[in-house]
Amino acid sequence: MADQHELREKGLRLTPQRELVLQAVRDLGHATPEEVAEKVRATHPGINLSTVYRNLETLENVGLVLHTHLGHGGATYHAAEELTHLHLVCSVCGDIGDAPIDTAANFVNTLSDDYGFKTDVTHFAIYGTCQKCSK
Amino acid sequence: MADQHELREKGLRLTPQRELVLQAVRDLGHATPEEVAEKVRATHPGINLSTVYRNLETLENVGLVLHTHLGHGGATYHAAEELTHLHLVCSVCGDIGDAPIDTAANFVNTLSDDYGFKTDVTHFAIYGTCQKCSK
DNA sequence: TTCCTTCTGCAATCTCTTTGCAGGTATTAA
DNA sequence: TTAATACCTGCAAAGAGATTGCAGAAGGAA
Repeated sequence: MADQHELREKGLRLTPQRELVLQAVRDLGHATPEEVAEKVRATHPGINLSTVYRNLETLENVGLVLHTHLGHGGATYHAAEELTHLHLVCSVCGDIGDAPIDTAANFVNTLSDDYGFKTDVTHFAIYGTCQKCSK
Repeated sequence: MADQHELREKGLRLTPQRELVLQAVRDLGHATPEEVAEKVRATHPGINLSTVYRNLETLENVGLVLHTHLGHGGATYHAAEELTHLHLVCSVCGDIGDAPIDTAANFVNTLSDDYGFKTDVTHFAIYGTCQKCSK
């Protein structure tokens, strides 16, 4: 199984909980720890929320998942390989839209050239009002 | 006093606590509720943290202050008239740098033209690595 | 199989923020 | 100036989200 390789290669033990957490993050796209726990519990009811938190942290340490701050306080987790978009968070309806990273390319370059600031474009959320709510 | 006008014009009562909170936000530039409370307590030790929270919310409702999410979870407050810059948050040292809003003008226009998304450029933090920490 | 290290579940704890309540105060009207 | 009232404040408790300590369980190397 590909997952086994992935986790073991990183020096992690292969536990059902850990696989389930990683799979849940991949399936959900964007997910809070609570949402991951809920997803995992659908097939494995006994899993503890603290196990989810610890595994998200562990998986992030080895680079398999990443988190983004969408503003309402909690972190949102993504599979590392899926973080290829910006997050457009609507302040009205709360909807989270996507836009390609390239959209920000010039902006990122400007920050780098003018301020020496290397932007991690996958880590920040962009606030505003979505098309629907602008009408 | 100009402050009295400001607050009363918005339909708010003019209390010492409220004036102090607004003044603290203006003096501090960026500040968490905790930092505002600390600042206010320098001259008015009895003020309660919940009063600070409530006044920040009230002042935000009438448009005198705004908050930004800088990622670590807590909101950071600004005087509304001072929110004329982007926040460049360094993931290494935690430093918060500034850049003019114009830096993002093209980016904002692109999001508007291509996605109909109206970006509130003062409300989002930009993560990355500052010049110092890049070396 | 055996042993050691890592991981999990549980419960307690911590931080940050919000809320209910009773008393106090700014403001309006008389 | 005084009285009435709606709004504010302080205090304490409660909520939400996240973290930690510990004992037992389980993965994995030999």
